[in-house]
Amino acid sequence: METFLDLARDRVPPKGNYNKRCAIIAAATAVFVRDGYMGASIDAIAEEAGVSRQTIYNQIGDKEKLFAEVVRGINEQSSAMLVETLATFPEHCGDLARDLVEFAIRLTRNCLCDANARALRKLIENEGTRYPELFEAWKDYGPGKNWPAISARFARLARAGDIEIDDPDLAARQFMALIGADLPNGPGERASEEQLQSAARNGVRTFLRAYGKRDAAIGL
Amino acid sequence: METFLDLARDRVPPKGNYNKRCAIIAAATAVFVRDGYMGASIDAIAEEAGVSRQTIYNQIGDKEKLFAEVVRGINEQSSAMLVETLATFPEHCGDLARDLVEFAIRLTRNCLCDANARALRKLIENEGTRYPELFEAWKDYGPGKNWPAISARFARLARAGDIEIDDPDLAARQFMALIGADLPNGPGERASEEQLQSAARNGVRTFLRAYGKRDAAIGL
DNA sequence: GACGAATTGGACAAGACTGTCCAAAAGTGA
DNA sequence: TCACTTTTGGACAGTCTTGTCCAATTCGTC
Repeated sequence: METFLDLARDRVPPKGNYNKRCAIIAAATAVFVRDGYMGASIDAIAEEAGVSRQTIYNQIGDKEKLFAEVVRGINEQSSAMLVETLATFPEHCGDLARDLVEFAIRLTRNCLCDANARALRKLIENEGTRYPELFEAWKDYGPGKNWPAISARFARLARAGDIEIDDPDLAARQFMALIGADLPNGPGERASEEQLQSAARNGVRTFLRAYGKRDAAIGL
Repeated sequence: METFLDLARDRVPPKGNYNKRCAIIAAATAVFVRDGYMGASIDAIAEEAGVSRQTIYNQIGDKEKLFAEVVRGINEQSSAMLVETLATFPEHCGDLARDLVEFAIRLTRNCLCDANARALRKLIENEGTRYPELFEAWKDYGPGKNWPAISARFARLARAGDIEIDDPDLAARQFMALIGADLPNGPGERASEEQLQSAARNGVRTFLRAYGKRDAAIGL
């Protein structure tokens, strides 16, 4: 049996109309996210894309290939966004608290609260038990690949003497948990800009109370 | 249209064989959790329960009623477990750090890592957009009802002078986030006892570094 | 305009699912 | 034993799904 990995790997250059192919994948993303793998019907995707059902079969193939393509698309996009955001991690500087809050806001807005990224997590979580290789691929390719980068940033900050950290990996996990603790996580809810700022401030304040230098005042 | 709330509210005393009714609901729980609402078929549930399909229609009714019954069951069970665990929140005592870690272990093991509770969250998250009243009912009846109780515990601890907290509600959310930050959250993964202890220790240590009294040594 | 490729709409078979109906069988209690 | 309730298995109609096939039409390009 061909696995999702295989299906996602052999990408031939698109044969037909490229715009239609993109429309199909975009529509499939929306419908898969909305209805789940089981609930999504090819007809609904075709209608959403403004395309005949047959075109979907011509361009992509069956439902599994379409799903793999959708997962790969969101994965690439949200992974790129993560590394891009990660590049703005504050260096040794004047006001660490302020910079960390700014970074936390970018991180939550661009990655944690991104509709597609959340949808991908949900899809993986749902179909992960049925298609284990899908979950494995996501774990390796998605956030799993970027966790070391995050903790390396914190380690560098610790070496520079801005914070006191024993285990940078643990600190990174707790940082992520803290800045996400105050975010609304309901199914349809989306955080407002004020909520984003407040959550980032609250999370960073507690993080710096725990890991900041004892003599440093946290001006938040 | 009858809502899920209505469906779940009017519980008539069971008409037929009570054991079979329980077997049906248990099997339905397993299959709904495994396959989701769309993927679960009545035939699969009947087979899992060792019962004829017709019996399900006799005892409970259609698929929506069955799903509502399953959700209500897990909800009651996990909510009871939560209040039971919450009752063991440490009072003013000698070794706060140790007691908080013990409490965190109980909380993660009994509530956060409980298979049924996690499955309920997943089900709600999936079908929540399709049946909003289902999500609202869960939010009010489930953890939402018990959040104030948690923060009240932290507020009492703060009044007793054991910790320094401005916003008990925020502290409670961050406590939960911290003790859950170090737990494996993959689809099929279940945390070992060692992981539970380690995660609780790490979370409580950071929590107390941020909120504990400045002069207190944290012996973890 | 003309040619080849892509797209479209519809028809189609095969299968799965829900929910109903019913007669036969099994269980239950007096 | 007898009457009553419940369960069972199967049949059934109706709907929805996927994936294929095909003729007609449109599109892109020369």
